[in-house]
Amino acid sequence: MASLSCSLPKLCFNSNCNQLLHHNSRRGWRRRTGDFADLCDRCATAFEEGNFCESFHLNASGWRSCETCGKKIHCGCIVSSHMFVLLDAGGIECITCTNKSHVLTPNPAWPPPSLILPVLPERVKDLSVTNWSSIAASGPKPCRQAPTFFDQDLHPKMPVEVDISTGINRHIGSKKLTNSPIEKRNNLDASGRLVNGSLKHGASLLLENGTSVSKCDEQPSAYGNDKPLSAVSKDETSSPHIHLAHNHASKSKTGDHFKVSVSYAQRSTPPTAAVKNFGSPNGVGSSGESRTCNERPQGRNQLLPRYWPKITDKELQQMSGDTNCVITPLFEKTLTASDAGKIGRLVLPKKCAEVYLPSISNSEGIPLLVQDLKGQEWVFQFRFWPNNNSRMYVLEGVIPYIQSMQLRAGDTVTFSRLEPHGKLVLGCRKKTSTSSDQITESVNTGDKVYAGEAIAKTTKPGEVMDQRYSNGNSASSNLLPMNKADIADSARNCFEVEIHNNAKAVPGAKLDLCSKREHTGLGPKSKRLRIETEELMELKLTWEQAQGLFRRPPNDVPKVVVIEGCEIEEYEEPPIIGMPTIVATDDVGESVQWAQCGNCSKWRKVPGYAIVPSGWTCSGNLWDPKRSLCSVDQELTSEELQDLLPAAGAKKLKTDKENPDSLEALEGLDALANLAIMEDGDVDASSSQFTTKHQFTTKHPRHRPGCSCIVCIQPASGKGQKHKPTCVCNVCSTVKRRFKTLLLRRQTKQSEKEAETAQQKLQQSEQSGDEEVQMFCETRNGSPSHNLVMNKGFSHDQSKKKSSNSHFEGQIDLNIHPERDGDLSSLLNSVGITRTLQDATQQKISSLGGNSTNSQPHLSGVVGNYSNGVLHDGSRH
DNA sequence: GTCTTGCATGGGT
DNA sequence: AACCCATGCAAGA
Repeated sequence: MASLSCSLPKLCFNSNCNQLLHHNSRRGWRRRTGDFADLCDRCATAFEEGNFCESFHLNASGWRSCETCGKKIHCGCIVSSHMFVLLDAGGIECITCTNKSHVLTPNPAWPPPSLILPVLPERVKDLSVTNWSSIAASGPKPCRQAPTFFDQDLHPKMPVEVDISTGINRHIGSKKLTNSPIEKRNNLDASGRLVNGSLKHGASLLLENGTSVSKCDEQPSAYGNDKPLSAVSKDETSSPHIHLAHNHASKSKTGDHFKVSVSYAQRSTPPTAAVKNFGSPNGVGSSGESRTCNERPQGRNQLLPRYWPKITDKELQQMSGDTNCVITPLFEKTLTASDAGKIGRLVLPKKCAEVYLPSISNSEGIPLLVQDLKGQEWVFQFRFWPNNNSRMYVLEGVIPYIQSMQLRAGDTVTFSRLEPHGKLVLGCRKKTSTSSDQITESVNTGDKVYAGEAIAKTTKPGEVMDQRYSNGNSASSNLLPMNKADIADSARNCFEVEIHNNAKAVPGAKLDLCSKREHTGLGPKSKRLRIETEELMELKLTWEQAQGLFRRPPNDVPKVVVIEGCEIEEYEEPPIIGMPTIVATDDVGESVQWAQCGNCSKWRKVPGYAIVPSGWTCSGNLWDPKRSLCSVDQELTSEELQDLLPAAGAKKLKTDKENPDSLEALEGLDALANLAIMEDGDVDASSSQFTTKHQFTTKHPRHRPGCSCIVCIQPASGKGQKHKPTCVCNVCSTVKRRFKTLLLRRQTKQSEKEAETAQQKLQQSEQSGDEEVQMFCETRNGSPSHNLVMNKGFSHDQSKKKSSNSHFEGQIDLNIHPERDGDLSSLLNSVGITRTLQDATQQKISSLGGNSTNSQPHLSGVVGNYSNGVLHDGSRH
């Protein structure tokens, strides 16, 4: 809405006046733009004296009478918006009567202003008791009328028709309640501010020149009525209820009757925290509810958020058609398998049924006539069953409707009311990907987060993220954009994510954070079915790990925010969950990524700009068709890969570059490392832990169910099948080779330091009775002193390991630690290398006081401190 | 044997 | 712990 004052000669802002201002303009009310309306002397005087409406709107619609004193108050424009308060049950009361007759007490049913705005300006707080002058002095509050309509939210059963042509708004079935209008006014103020605050372009029900919406037909606004007026802006943060108001208002204003209905139910999906607070069930609905037919729960505040109607403009438009009918969305229900099944019974949420549907005392219920969006009428049997001293409401006979609409589990039906006749309208919505506004709700509730059908549940910081995928590729092939910051904000580092195979997440879609029950398409509480979903897999990952899965959306430069010490990239566009890649630079200096095939684990080079979804496979290598098959060799040599991996935070592996088959060995060791990670029960917060089901074994992600490799079949205890001494597999050959290399090195070092070491030993023997030799002896016996030089895993059940070793004597125990004397001895003996123990011991002695692991980076790089199935690599790659 | 009806159960909130 | 509600299931038609 643009002001014409920029380009046209300055006129009095009052469109009823439009007098030319010759440098004598006076300040009127403040507009949403922050500017003040420029008024001529006459208008300004009227404004300041509080009779602006009487002077300029006398013949306009919107005049109403105070319910108490009968005084005529113009309720249609912003200028007079503070002269009255809306009564709960309809009607208005002038501010004077309000001040006389009501005690200002907070209404517990309403959210405190602090929930809506952290700090309300004093003038806003006082609006409920300020008189016109004070308001005029401080400047009227544009958009304050908007909450007037929202006030109707307090009458969920009373869709309000504001017939501006007559200036009367009718509260259908209303009756005056005891709520203090002042209290409500307080709320209105707050909500008004909220609405106003949420509007970036601030459309208001009222024109800024003080003309009510109704005037748009009567007298074009200075702003031009080329744009449809709306109760609130169609801001990008607008919630559906706002859209509804907008839509309806703009749609109907062409007729003689301008009807606006804003049910509280329309405040269904609060898009922001602020709006959420405002629209929370606890915030509205109770006080104004008037249900005369029986004593039943009333108000949306009693409905669970999942039943709040999340109606869209389109749907509303479809519902309302071209009529002047007022649509009041009541509630919605996501169809469960039972609902959509052939039984033909749609279970209605109890509260919804009791609040919005006719009261029934007989379990047989009553026939319910509903109308679909096409106008076709349906008759369902609305009834209930006694259930645990309660009732279970169902709609029977919905099969024709379900079939007609081709609804399935996960789809949503929306119950609305069509006024003025109160006819029920049953809309439906196919299960779709999620809307952006839903993310906030979940974030704010701390509830599970669903990415399409992904659930993210907050856990304590440091806990692991539990992620379930229906299958390995579904989550990956379906790009699941998420906003890191959003997630992080809610999840606080870690969360649990469930992604099901029927996820429909699409690029650009955001997480469904509120309709958790839609995530399976099987309805809520579908644990049974979820568990039965064999393709479901579970993996656990940390938040940091999840971070690695996010791929920057195209053409988006992320902002980096720090949340609880964790740097998080924040995107304007939804990021994409993708596979972690290794970013590198090729020979030409161009940025490339190395992505690992989900099937063959081979690394493929893709352009730096490429977005590689998780679960990416060679077949998706569009950039290098020659390597788009898993059977094609890897471009990277093992050494190159080794160089890349540490940088990528991947497992640090080193293979023998001379061995052409080292990649396979690499994978074996990789698997060992994975296994080690998996077996490590003492995973710190920063480490990752993947637990997979179905697609992967719990041993290591690379291996598939049924994998019989030595890694997969070996238990954590170290017991079980081991490689035989004669085994020439790549793992064994690599390990053997490593030990040979190690020993050669040690020999060299030993010879170099021999003299010095001998001298030191001699000196130490003389001084301390040869503690180190004693240490060595203790180590050989598996005494606790061993832990002085070994990582913690070494203390793990030494005796058991020894018995295990003896049990598998003659076999290679891959759980050995090359630095551990006993294991080393065992290995060397098993592989026929006899002269090792002493050397290794000497080496250990020589490295006492330092970190033996660090002294042997090469070895630790190969197998880490791999003991008893546990990788004790400090870097935990 | 199939379908309908109504209650019971139990996981989830 | 109480309540909700999705769904199973038995009894009856």
